[in-house]
Amino acid sequence: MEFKAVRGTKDILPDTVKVWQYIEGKAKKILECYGYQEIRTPIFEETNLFVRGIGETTDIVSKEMYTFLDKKGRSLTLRPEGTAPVVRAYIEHRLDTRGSPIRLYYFGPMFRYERPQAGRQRQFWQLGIEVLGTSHPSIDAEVIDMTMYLLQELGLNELEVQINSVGCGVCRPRYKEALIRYLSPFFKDLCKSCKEKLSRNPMRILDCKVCFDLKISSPVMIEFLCDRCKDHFEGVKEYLDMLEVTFILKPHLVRGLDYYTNTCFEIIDKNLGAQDAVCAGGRYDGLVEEFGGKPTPAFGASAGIERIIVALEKQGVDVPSSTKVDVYFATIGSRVKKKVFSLVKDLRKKDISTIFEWNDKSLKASLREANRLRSRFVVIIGDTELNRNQAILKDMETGEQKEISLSGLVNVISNLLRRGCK
RNA sequence: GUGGGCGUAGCUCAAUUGGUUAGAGCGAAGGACUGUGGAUCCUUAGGUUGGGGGUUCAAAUCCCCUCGCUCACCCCA
Repeated sequence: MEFKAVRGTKDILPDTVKVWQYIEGKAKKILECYGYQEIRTPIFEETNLFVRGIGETTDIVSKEMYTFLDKKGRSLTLRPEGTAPVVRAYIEHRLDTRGSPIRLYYFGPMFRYERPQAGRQRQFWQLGIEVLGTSHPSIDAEVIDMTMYLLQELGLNELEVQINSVGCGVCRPRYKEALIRYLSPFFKDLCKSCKEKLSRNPMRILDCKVCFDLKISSPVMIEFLCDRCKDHFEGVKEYLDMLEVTFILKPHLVRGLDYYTNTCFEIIDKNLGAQDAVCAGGRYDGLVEEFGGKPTPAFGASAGIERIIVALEKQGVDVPSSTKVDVYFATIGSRVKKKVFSLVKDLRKKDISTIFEWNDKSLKASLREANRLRSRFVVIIGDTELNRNQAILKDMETGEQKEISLSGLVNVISNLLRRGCK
């Protein structure tokens, strides 16, 4: 085989597309029900947007971006995440002037150059949610509740919400100091990469599975929160309780993107492997300002569609069946085909999905094909029927068939379908 | 980027452990039924055994390289 989908990418074939449509459909319905509006941003951006937004030392920026120069020599990057572009658009189009807060969502592919694994691809789709313009803790709870609700509605029920606070510019530095003070005596016990992290970004050590033992008794961020962060975090927990969202406090939970402040959360699915987060996010109160906008608090979340699909499969969730054909034309001979071809459009104009094949198949083959396509009706026309301006209408569920006049065909079929034969 | 496992028809898997012509089920096409689907039976098509090199009288099988898939680390959705 000469060409293949490139490493880390996948074709979504018709059988699977129905799952995607199912997820998209439910997501759109639920998000709009919560008052969220869709936004679509370009798939690539200026490289610096991500470097500044996500953070230069993060893995995403330092080794996972698809960056290229265009013909004018501009450095562009295929978006590795959706928050930075949305924030850019928010500032660029002054979305703050349309009332506050603004509730947005998006759905689209992201790109990261990583080694593919269960639940991890190089092109993957995210459903993202961003609320800009409010620091109220109820928003944090609203988004977590909404994503939980969506995941549950899709059919997942082995979920767990984990939350933590990563503090702010005031309290985080104090915590980092304490963490470094605690870890330094154990320097020799840290794994290679954590040794480097200690001075650069000590909080990421908490994410390391190798150095797990050390962190068990390490100081935790929530004990160092400043009054504002503490109040906020207490508020989030209170609102989650009010919405009856059960959550687990994970004092070691941190995020891999630098823009997060205060609340952060993950929703994991217990049926998944190592990559078990189906949704994650948090507050990013400093990002709008970082990009040159007015100080604007914000909260966001994103869900990995492929992971949701894997989780749905593992749980054996039955996805509603895909589209189905209403009418299949089984015509015999080219004389008939020429005469009848235009009828097909009349049906389609009435919203009746119709298939007509020009190539000569045996009647048996045509019916087999109609059956495979799960067509509701088959219209059979040969010379005998055409000479009398008739057609045979076959009901594929009951197997019954009757003759009807060609001129009345469209109306008869459309009435039958309307009566619930669909 | 590192490590483990695995690459055989479209799909799921066989091939007596190195033995000559690589098989089966599902799927596809056709037929039994010359103008009637799904069930049954029959027939047919479909393979450079991922690719390249090597060892051997002989390689799907052993060795090396390479590509890919997969799982884990790392990281993250």
